[in-house]
Amino acid sequence: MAHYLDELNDIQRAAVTTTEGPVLVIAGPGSGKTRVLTYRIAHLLEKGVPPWEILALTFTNKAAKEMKERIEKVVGQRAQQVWAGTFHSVFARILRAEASKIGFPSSFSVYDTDDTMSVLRSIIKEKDLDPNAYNASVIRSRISLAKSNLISPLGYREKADMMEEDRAARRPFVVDIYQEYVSRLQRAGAMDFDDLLFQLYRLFRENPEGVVEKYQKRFKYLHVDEFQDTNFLQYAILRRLLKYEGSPENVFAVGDDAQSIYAFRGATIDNILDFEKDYPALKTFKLEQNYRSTHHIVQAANAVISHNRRQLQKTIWTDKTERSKIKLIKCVTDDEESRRVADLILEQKNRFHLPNSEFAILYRTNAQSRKFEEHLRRLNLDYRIYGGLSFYQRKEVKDFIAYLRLTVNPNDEEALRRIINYPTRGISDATVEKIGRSASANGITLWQAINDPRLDITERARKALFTFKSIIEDWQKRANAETAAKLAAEILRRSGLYELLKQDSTQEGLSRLQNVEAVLDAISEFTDQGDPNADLAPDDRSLGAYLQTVSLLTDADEQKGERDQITLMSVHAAKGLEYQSVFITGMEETLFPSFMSFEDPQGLDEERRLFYVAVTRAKRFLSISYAQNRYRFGQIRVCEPSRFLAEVGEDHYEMVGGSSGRLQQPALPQQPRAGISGNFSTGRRNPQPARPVVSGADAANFQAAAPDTIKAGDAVLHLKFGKGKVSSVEGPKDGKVATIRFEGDELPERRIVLKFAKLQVL
DNA sequence: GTTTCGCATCTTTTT
DNA sequence: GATGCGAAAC
Repeated sequence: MAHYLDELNDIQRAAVTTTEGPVLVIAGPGSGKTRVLTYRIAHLLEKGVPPWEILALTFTNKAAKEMKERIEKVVGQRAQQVWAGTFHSVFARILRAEASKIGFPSSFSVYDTDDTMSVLRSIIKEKDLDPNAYNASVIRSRISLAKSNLISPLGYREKADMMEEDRAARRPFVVDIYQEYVSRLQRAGAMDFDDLLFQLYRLFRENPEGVVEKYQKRFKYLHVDEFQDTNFLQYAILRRLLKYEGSPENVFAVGDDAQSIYAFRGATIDNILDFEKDYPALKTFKLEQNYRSTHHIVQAANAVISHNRRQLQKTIWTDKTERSKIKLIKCVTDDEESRRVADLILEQKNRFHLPNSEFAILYRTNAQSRKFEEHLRRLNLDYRIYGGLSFYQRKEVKDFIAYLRLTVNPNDEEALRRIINYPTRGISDATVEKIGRSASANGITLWQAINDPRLDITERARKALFTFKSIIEDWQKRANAETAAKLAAEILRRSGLYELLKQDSTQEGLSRLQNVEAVLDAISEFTDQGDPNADLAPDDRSLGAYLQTVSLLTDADEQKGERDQITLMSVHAAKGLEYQSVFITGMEETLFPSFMSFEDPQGLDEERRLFYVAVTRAKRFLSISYAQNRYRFGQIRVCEPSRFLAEVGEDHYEMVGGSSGRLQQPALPQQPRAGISGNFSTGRRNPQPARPVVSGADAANFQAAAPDTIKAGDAVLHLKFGKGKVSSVEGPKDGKVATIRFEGDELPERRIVLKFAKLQVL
């Protein structure tokens, strides 16, 4: 049985067999990261460690599942008892078991992003705040940022920098929204994604009934996959589990700083850097040999990533001898791009006898998938799209799930609001509004307020509410007696949802009906087998358990199916995957890198890491394409090639085609670093002044003005460019561009998009 | 009370 | 191009 160790190289083996104490494995792309992680767990099991003492945390359900399967191949059945799951799902399970200790029902609801947004919108409306200044998605990310850094509403108030940022952005009441948001979720017995971490941390910190010791003792061996993508809060929880008197500190973290692509949601490389400080006994292993990709792909990846400043030193190498170059495809339009990608796939399929499943088309934004679909269909190539709207985010599915949620947890406000009058049953918005006001006035939940005799509503509405409440109550009573599957089927019919969906006989209507029925099937499957990943409470097959599992599933977790399909997905979704032939598309300034990342150099570095991830997905063939014109935001826009293309290095690619089909002179000068200017600059992109002009008191007092208040003739202050005078403002309402002359600037004038710029009127 | 239509708005990545 | 919102029609 020990022969599995022979499948490892020296460094891998050393890492795997270091079973005691803290271990960090820095693993370059294709260096056998998953293999090391799984073999290490297999090795523990072989040494006689009981499976339930082993915890492995990943970021996707898919990764967890794959890990278990691979462990099982080495050690057999026992693998199923290892705790392997995503941070969110493992923590949700612990919380389900311990919720009552921190004032939540064990069948708490999990609010997804949509639910969160809707709560925020209603708070903003109630507080009568300007919805332009208080954009729900901005507020959401502020709150998420706070939670990920363990900042409660009270803590937020004391955080001078965050409060200052809010003030500068003219939304000083964010903290009040945050506070109200937290209390509403508490009242509804609901947690959002961040709460699954935040509340678990709280549970461990407050430690009622010594709950933390229970888990510290239980998890003797901790494993973390994709360590570079953990945030402060996740690391804090890990530390809680590891730090106690006499702890062996058995933790095995695997990651690659160069593949950190989730900084935007709070992930920080600091965790890797702090790891050494927090655990002085740490042993570090570096896996640098790439077993995945051919020469030019590996070298191109190295060349690209060398443009990033902050990174751990390592050089990835391969001994693969095949030397086909990267294809660079220049296209006139986005339509041509997708056509040629589809054509090239067909050509490669025939020439190299590759199945569809060995092809992936990657893009920066999900919206880009549409064009590729068109052309793949034209060539009869079967494909599947990952990401975008997941199955569980579809309206009809969410509606159905909302009924189930309300049955399990009647205080779930979002579920209630969603379906109280859907299908319509004579309860108007005005009535719901009144219930809401009465609820907050009396400090009770919506559910409790529904049949409050004090409500000032018509007799008809009162009756409708009564009927509604009775139905739900009836289901609640039966929730314990009947199987989840049977109850769900009953709910689907009696709610009127089924009837409503059936009336629509269009193609889409039919598929909606099928989707809802698919949920029923999934519930049956769950009741029959339990959650395949269930590790804490494998016997919990209730509707509540199902709902908590389901809310954490994403599109990528769906079964791959039997069909041989080409994969279309965002670069983010491609992390951890590999294909014989990969197409990276839409390599244009403002798209990849995204214009959203332009504000600070860290954003650009993250985009570059993202590109690095994309490049290293390819085993044999890599093709990169860009278009000179692209349909975006409802109109055709002229695009410049991405700056990252110049960083690939001439030696590693060849141009293919041009619209004329003949080989063209590469229009890509090699320009490391400075490459931001030169041919690769967008016409609108301007060189930055050497030093920040604004500092000290000016910066401290800086207050950004609202975009629409700036007009020609204004004297303004910009944080980077200093003082200037606005000579003109033009463009549509939403995309106003100001031409400004800055004092002592190297350029005569700059054109600045007001929406993104931070300008103070002087 | 309910449905439908036109208008405006906002478009990065995700557990 | 999709979604939310308000007004008007049913």
